Formats: sequence, structure tokens, C-alpha cells
Amino acid sequence: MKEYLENSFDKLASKLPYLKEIELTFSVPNIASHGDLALNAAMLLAKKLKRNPREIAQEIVDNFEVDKNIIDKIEIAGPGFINFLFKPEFLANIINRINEEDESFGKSDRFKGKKALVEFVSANPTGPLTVGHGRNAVIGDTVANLLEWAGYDVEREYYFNNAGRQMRVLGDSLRLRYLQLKGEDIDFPEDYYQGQYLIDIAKKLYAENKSVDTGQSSIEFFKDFAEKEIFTEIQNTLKGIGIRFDNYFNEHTLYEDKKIDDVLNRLKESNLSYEKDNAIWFRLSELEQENDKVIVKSTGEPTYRLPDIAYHLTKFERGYDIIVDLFGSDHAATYPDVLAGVKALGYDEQKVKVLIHQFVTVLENGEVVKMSTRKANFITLDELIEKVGSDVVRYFFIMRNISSHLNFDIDLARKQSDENPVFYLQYAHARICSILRMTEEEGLKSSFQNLELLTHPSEQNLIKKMHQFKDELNVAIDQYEPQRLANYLEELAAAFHKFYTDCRIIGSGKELAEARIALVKAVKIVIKNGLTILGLTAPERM
RNA sequence: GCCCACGUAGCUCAGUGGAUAGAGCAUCGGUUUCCUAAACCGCAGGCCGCAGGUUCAAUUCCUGCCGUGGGUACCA
Repeated sequence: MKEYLENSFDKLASKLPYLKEIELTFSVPNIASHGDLALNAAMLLAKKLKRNPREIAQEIVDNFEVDKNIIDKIEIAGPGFINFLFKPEFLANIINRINEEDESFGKSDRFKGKKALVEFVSANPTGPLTVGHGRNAVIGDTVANLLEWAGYDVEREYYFNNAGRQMRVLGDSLRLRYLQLKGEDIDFPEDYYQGQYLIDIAKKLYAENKSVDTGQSSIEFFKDFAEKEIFTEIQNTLKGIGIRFDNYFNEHTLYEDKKIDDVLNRLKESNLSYEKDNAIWFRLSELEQENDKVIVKSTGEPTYRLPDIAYHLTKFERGYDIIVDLFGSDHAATYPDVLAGVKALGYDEQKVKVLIHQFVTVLENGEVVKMSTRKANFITLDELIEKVGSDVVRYFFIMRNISSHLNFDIDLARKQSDENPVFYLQYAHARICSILRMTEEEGLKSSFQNLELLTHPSEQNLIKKMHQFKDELNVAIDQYEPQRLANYLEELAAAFHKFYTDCRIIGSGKELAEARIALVKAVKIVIKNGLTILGLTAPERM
């Protein structure tokens, strides 16, 4: 219906040129008596035209060509709102469309032919994924799904670093655990990786081979072994919530492929770097940043900024139209430097969309669990999936605005598992499937012949809700706000459950019953598609 | 100190500058001879952190303050 008004107003603008001066936004009023869509243009124009807003509204309405088959009523209300009320028969046509388009209802080709890269998770293989990584993983995958529905060709990428100090400590931690298994009395350093998972890996190694060389030069071997085990584990965890990556990008290849040297040379040529105190500095103060920062330490080792810039250049070179980076707020400080570098080297940094999600606070037994991979004290994503299931995990991580802190109360998610919103949505779907099974037994079919019989307020409300699906989807896509879709689906499910209690199908007369079946099938499709985008299952029975 | 995000009902949180600020949970009460009660209906619950400003209109935009979290390294 929004589409219809937008097109109509495009035409109207040639008669009333001042309409071109403002952005026309049709919004769904929160009070039903205010119509189906409202336009606030008259108020916006009042000042510009120095005229009374209600008078302008009247002029707009007078010039608007009303198609009686589509629009029921136009009203001017309040300070100058123009409220449009649509003909129920017109609105009901969406039931046909949804049934026809079926599982592609909601897909668009707005960005057809465009390539997108979504980089997420990107945890280094030093331990199992935690709950915090879980939020990142689910948001990233859902954003990728949304982009796909908007027509993008999307690649999911995981960036990692398996070199450096962190990984050496990991390797040495495993070496010491291995020695402990051999019965040696080892004083395990406090700043080493304390987690049980490394003891388990040591046990596995020990079972395979009891005489591994454990001299100082063996750290590399232990590192490799730990990395391989941990990475396998990470991939299994991700598989458990339905996430797969197209690419795993190893930071190390940036060195092998001379990308790092390349960046260094280009910065130097552009006079954006200089040497001081034996280190190489990045002249960020020339790039609207606060201070210059070190990119190569006096030890010769690069700081994280250098490979990050080199990595982003490869993203540009690979020809994506849009580059999405997702990370937690603890990394929020790193990206301005990287973007400044990218821009200074001549790339369009506008293509990079940085999404920063806030932390997850995990509560268990009423207490906040502090997360640290290094310390043994963390809850793994695996444990969480095992406790509450993949669907609940995905939904909980996506149901809130990504810039809000998220409280994940494990006891609550588990204990109230039959009262949480995930099941509310899924139950609506299962209920419809059940209805369809029953009506089939009764010999009733879906029919578009008598959709005008769907006049009950609950039916009308349901139809109008379905009209909003694409709008909500577009907002979720354009604003990178997946929680929009979750909120919408809850509203749709509520509208369905209300319909279910108000309107029966079996026993309501063949014509009405068959129209209602068509309606309910459409709802099923929308819920299913929504759940699919969110990465959840749509159960047929519960 | 400085930078970023957040602050909405008892709790967890929705809310593209618009009309009477919403939902779930928790509390209390009601609905099943009938397609799944994992549902529906009702009661109650609010200085939208505080103070200014912009606007015809501010929970929404701007400034300051307070509170929470994160960042502020030749750690990533």
C-alpha cells in the first residue's frame, strides 16, 4: 500500500511542485482510527510555504485522484496529518501475491549484481568461542542473510592470526600441560592459558604420542597442534548454530604476499609514515586523527594497525561493493585508524560499514560471569547451545539492538524456555501447519475467490501486518538492524494468535473457510521466510 | 582527563521528529463441549536519567551534567 501511495504522489508532484521539496514519508499510525497510512507533509511544508498546515493538507487532498477501488477514505486530522484508509478488498490482494511468491516473498533485487563481504567472528584460535563471540557470530550471519535477501552476492569471511606472542603462549601452555601429564611437577604460569580445554587437548596428544619432543624448540609443534584442535572445535561450534564461512583469511598470508611491505611502501611514498625512536610511525595527525601511532615497533614487529590496513586493501582489491566489519565494542578504537589509512591510500572508505555490538553480560545462578579466555572462567558458546538450543541462542542474540548491552540470563533462558519469544513465533507456525492438516482432512482447500469475505477486524489486522513485512525488512537491511525483523515477527505472530482465537476456519462455511485458509497460508509463508532469514527453524509441530 | 555506546514500567527491552510512549516476563483476575491454552482477554504498573536548547511538534536532534559499560599502549 505504501508503494501505491508513493507512485500516486510522484504523479501528484507535477501538479503540486512544492511536494518535491520535502521527503514524503508514509508512516503507519499507532492508533487504528487514524487510518492505515499517514502523511505529515503538510506540517513540513507549513513553514516553507508560510501557510496553515491544514489548508495545505486540504489542497493536497483536493488534488489527489482517488481510485475508489483502492482507497476508502482520506481524512485530515490533528495539526495537519493526512490519513489514508484503504479498501479491504485491495489490501487482501497481498494474500495472492504471498502465495504466489511463496519462499521468495520478501526477496528483492535492489542490489542485484552487487557483491558484499561480511567479516565476522574473526576470533584467534586460542580457545573455544565464548558467549561474546556468539553474539558477533549470530549478528554477522544474520546481516549476511539480510543482504542476500536484498539481492547481494554475499561472502562470509573469518579473519584470524595464528602467529605472534599470543599463539606462542598458547603453544607453550600446551607444552607445559603435556609435561604435567607425563608426571612432571610444573609450576603453571598465571598468565598462561588456564582453561580446561587445553588440558583436554594435552590428553589427546598424550594418548596419540607419549614421546613428543618437549624442548624449547618444540613450542611451534605444540602451537600447531593446539591451533588445529581449537579451530576444528570453533568450526563445529559455528556449525551448531548454522553458520558456515566462505573464506578463512589468515593474517600470515599478508606477509607472504608482500601486502604488508606494499602498504609500508605506499605510506612512505605518500609521506604518511616516518621513523622515530627506531619505530615506524603512521602520520595520523595529518588525517584528522588525534595522534600519530606506531605501525612497526622498534623490535621490527608490526602493530595490529598495519596488517589491518593491508587486510582491508585486499578487500578493496577483491572488488566488493560493500564491506561489512563486525566487532565488539572492545575493538571500537581500532577502526578509525584503519579507515583513515584506507582513505589516505586512495580507497573509498564509505564502502566499509563498521558494525559495533556491545558486550554480552552473562548471568548464571544470579551472578555476573566475567569472561576471560586466558582465565578458566568463561562460558563457551557450545555450552550455551547445549543448554538452550540453537534457535534460542540465535534469537536471543538478535532480538536486541546491537548497540545495546545484552543480558543473557542462562537460568532464565533455560527455565522459561517455553515462555520465551522464540517459541511464540514458532508456535504460530506450527499452529498454522496443524490447521492446514485438519482442514485438508475436512476436504477444504485454499481459495482466492472470496477474499472480500475477510472483514473481521482480526483478519484485517493480520492482512495489514503482512503489508508491512517488506518495509520492515528494508529498514532492517538498510539500517543494519536485524532486531527489526525479530520485533516485526513477534507482532505478526501476535496478530495471528489473535485471529486464531477470534476466527475459526472449520465450520465457518465453505467460501469463508477457504478464504481463511489462503490467509493463513500467507501468514505461514511470511513467518517461515522471516525465521529463515534469522536462521531459525520453522517447526511443523510442537 | 579525553573518545564511543547505552540510560524508557518491578525485571529484560521495542519504539524511521509527529497524534493517547509499547511488548514480553513477573503480580493479580478471567477464557477450553470448539482447527494445539507453548494461546487469548482484562487489571495494575511511566518526571522516556537530570537540566537547558532547536522545532509548529522531542523519548527521538544539539549542549552540559549524573550513572553504567567499553576504549584511550612500541597488546590485539
